Amino acid sequence: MPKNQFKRGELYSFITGKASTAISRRLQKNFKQAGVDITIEQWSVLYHLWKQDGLSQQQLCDATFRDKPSITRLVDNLEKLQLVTRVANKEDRRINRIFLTQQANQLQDKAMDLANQTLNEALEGVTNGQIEIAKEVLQKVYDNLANSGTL
Amino acid sequence: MPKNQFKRGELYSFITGKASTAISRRLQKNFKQAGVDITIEQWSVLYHLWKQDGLSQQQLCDATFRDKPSITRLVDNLEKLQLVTRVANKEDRRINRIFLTQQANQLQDKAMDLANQTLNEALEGVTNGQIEIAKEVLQKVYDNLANSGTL
DNA sequence: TTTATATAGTTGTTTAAACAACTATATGCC
DNA sequence: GGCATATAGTTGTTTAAACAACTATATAAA
Repeated sequence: MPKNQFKRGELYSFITGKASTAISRRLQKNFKQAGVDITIEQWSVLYHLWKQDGLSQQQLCDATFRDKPSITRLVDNLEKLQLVTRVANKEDRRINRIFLTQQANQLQDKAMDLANQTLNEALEGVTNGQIEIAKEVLQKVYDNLANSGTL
Repeated sequence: MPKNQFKRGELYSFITGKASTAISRRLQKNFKQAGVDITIEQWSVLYHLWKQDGLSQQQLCDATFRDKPSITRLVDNLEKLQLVTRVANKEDRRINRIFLTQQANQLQDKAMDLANQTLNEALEGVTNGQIEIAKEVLQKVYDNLANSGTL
């Protein structure tokens, strides 16, 4: 059976992720319009802290699929915005735990609503069945690449 | 009928494009291993010039889904690498046409093979039918967001 | 105990994205 | 011709990604 040989035009979109780029830009735009002054990358960190506060930077790396320097700087900027605070861990002094501030908690509902709204805009006219399959494919792609060698 | 309400865990991957990020990283890694010393973003510009040489910067903006400053700087860097040259258009002096150098042309087969190989790694175990549907969904998402308001 | 190794996080550097502000050229209208 | 407007491209600034090199702490082995 022939490999999944892509025709040229198809190859490009798949590699460059035009769809997810479009979603990110739209979410950023929706944040801006609603007066939510954070970047998508900052949102992605807050998102996981809203699910579970007090994660370590390493846990944020794993959750957000970013490397350690990226998280160091995102946390730097979130601290400057007074949305999180670093708290040194007493048991293991290598670890910083990151905690949300009151301001960040006040942002949660609005930001999550905007994210859901953005996805609804993105997925208008797409059936649940199609979404299920697309999710499976994207998950499989991720697993294929994450499990052999470093990403 | 209820909207496509996402469960929390699902929302995140869709917005952040983990799959396409993984593909980009793998392609970058494959380039590096093969001694192809360009970034994925540079590849994305070369990709369109290999299809049609002499595109203007604006045409590259449309093709690569980037804004004008991004293309200005990508072309700057590709010029430094001696992979492309800017040629001022005589009919319309606002326009730069971008042409591949000999070096860039020599890169084409290798880079395209690596891109196809990377996609095969990514899509291993995914059926052609699933890929078709995933492509449709991603295209629909793109159209939904591109056609109303600025991206 | 000291030495090696692993883990958590930081810093420096290059490349790129996003956005606003800008210059230069072209086009259409009076 | 002269003026408004649109288009093509550049520059400045902030934020982030990728990668290497680094510090500090913890753990395991000798």
